[in-house]
Amino acid sequence: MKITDKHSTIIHAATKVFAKKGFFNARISDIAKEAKVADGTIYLYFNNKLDILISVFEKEIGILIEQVTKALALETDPKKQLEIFATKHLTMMKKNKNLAEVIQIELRQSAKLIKEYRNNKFIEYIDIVSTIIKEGQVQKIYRADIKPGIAKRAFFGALDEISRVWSISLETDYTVDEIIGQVMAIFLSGMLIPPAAQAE
Amino acid sequence: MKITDKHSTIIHAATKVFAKKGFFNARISDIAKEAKVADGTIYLYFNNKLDILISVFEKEIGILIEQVTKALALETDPKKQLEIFATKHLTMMKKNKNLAEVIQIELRQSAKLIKEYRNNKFIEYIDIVSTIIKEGQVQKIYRADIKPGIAKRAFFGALDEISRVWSISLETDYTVDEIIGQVMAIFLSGMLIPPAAQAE
Amino acid sequence: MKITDKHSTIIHAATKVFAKKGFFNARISDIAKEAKVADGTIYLYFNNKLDILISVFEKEIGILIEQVTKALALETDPKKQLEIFATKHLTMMKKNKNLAEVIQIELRQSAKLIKEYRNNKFIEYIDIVSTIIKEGQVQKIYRADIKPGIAKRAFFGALDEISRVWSISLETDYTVDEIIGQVMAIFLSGMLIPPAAQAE
Amino acid sequence: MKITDKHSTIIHAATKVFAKKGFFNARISDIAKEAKVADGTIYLYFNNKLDILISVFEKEIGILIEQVTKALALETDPKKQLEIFATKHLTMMKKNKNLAEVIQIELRQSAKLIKEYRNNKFIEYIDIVSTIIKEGQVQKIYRADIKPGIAKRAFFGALDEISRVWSISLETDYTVDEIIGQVMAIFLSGMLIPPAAQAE
DNA sequence: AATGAATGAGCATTCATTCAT
DNA sequence: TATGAATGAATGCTCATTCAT
Repeated sequence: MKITDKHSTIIHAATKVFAKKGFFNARISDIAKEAKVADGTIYLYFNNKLDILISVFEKEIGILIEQVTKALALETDPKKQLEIFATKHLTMMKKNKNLAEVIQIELRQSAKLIKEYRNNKFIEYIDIVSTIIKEGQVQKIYRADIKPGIAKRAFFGALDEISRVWSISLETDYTVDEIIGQVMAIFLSGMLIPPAAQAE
Repeated sequence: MKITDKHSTIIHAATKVFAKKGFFNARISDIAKEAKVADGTIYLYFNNKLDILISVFEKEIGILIEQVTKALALETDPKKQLEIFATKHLTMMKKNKNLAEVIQIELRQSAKLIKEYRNNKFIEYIDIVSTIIKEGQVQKIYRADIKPGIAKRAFFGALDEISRVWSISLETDYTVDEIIGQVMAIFLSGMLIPPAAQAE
Repeated sequence: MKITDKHSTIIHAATKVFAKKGFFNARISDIAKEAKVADGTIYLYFNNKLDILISVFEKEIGILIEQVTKALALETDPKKQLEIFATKHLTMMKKNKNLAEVIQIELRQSAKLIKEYRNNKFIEYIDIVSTIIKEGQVQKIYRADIKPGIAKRAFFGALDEISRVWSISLETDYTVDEIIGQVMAIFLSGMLIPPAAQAE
Repeated sequence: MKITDKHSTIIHAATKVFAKKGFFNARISDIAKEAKVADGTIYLYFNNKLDILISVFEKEIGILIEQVTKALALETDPKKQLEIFATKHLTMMKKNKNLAEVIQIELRQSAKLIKEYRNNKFIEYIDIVSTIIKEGQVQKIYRADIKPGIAKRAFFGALDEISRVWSISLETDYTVDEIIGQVMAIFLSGMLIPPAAQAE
């Protein structure tokens, strides 16, 4: 709780700047100005520009993990849990454009920029989804033939692509609730009309 | 004919270079060298670096559209059509790492770099999905409450996130067929164990 | 009088382009376009860009020489002859902005660009002035202590500086006649009030 | 103090380089090397290359104004004052080849390069001449029919053209004193043999 | 710890010139 | 002669990083 936690201040500033300009177009001096420190000061806390990007990314994902985890703790039904994940994710993305931008673009960039970067925080995040699915399979709620390792990506990808459009346009054809309803309907029950219903 | 189609040669080279280094780290001279032309020659065919990026992107998406459209023409069942889309998309992404990279990263970049860029080619591509869904709804195969405008993004996002991993790692935990099976199962029938089955 | 005297056509075009953009900002392709020939064609008639500049300059000065000489042939009074020179020079400069520009700037540039360039045409032009003065001295009209080699420069410089302002602004505070009247008054009679008049 | 006045150092270096190579042929790296700073350092003090040119020009003209003004303060006779202006101008041009070059060429260039550039410093400089003439007219020393606005240009132009030759050649046919004598004789008394003298 | 002036490597783009046709 | 596509050297300017204070 230090009054002047420069490290955090800089990360906060960098998040804003990266979101607005993207990693390559962001200048260290932009971040420094936003953080109200000298350019050189940044190098007392980070090794280089890329280091800032990774820190920003991990911090943001960290917040997501924390928020989602907290919300999930109150619920045990795997169906509801998946919905909570979707709701939390989309709500935060919608609310925090910076976060959305950073995840959208920098998730891809950082993977390219640093081959060695394993991005454990991100893996931890989407593994929340596979954990829910596995638990649902144990509870015989989710089909056993679903592979959590694939389903987690499909689920996250669906949410991510939807929020991508928000960060580039002001398109608000659908409400968040509508979208969540649709995504949950698809992922839980699929798009096919059930044979039983068809028979009617 | 193709002997001196510099325009195509440069796009081809640029695709390779962008895929390998990303837009910002790619140098015009890299592209020129790859295309075996002088740096200046590139500017006889493109206005600037961004122009190359957009051309590359549109050409690649164009190929996808063409391939997918061709494959879809042979099939009328909306269930099968969706599967064909997924299969074609994933197969081409798997085969053509450059294509995957360019779509993965540059789809996000170009949107940021040019606010005015409407990316019609890309919209055309994912609208293939919504068209299939709409047709399926007419045929009473897909549920009427599914909104094609949301479902198309969820479907594309799911495929895209899965192929994202391919472009950054050599991870081959699953075969393409396995993945397609999983994605189709989820999107068509959902992850829930059907009540009927549960009742059993 | 060849219908397609490319050499002249190119010089004509170059004059226009140099006047409008200046030597360094003019592009060979600008000249080629203006002359309606291909870029490469220019190199069939000129060695390089500098060569064009010199040709333009010499052609323009040549025209000046021709015009002034013709006008002077009709007059023998050295006082009148000097006035004719001033009138012709200023009138042509006023009428032909391209010419004025080229002389103004390129006279200085070419001297710098080519140390060896003796600029004989230009020397020939201002030597018209010293010739007039010498003749006037022979006729006991101009003071014998005036050195024609210095006076010619002072006279040309005065006219040149006056026309310089025309090429950069639309300033028309004075008419050409007014200016000629003033310049002739100064150079012929000086600015001092004559002692005789003062005595009055 | 002067120990690290980078701004001045760079202007000084630029003056030298512009004089030697001209604006267009001068490289930023030439100026940087001459000033013994890094290329980038120049951009901490100037916006761009043109900005340097203007600064150089204004500084040099400023020096001229200062020197001439100081010398004029000691003299009240308008005849002598005009001579002092001529002497100072020519002497400084002769002594400082860089100054002469920059004024000669860049005075013309900058006018072309920046249409909006009013060049107030230069106007201030030549207005010294018109101020002297006006004062001389008040004192009934200079003829009332001389228009100071035209005469100032004629006078400056005469001096300028004379010094132009110095900057392109080593021609020293005449001494500065000789030239001043001639110019003053012409401008004060004109080139005509006075009627009274002729009558003799 | 903090500063911010200074550095200098790096790159997109231009354009005079060439040359195969 | 004429073309214009192709060349590639050349340079203004940026910005991540350093380091003396």
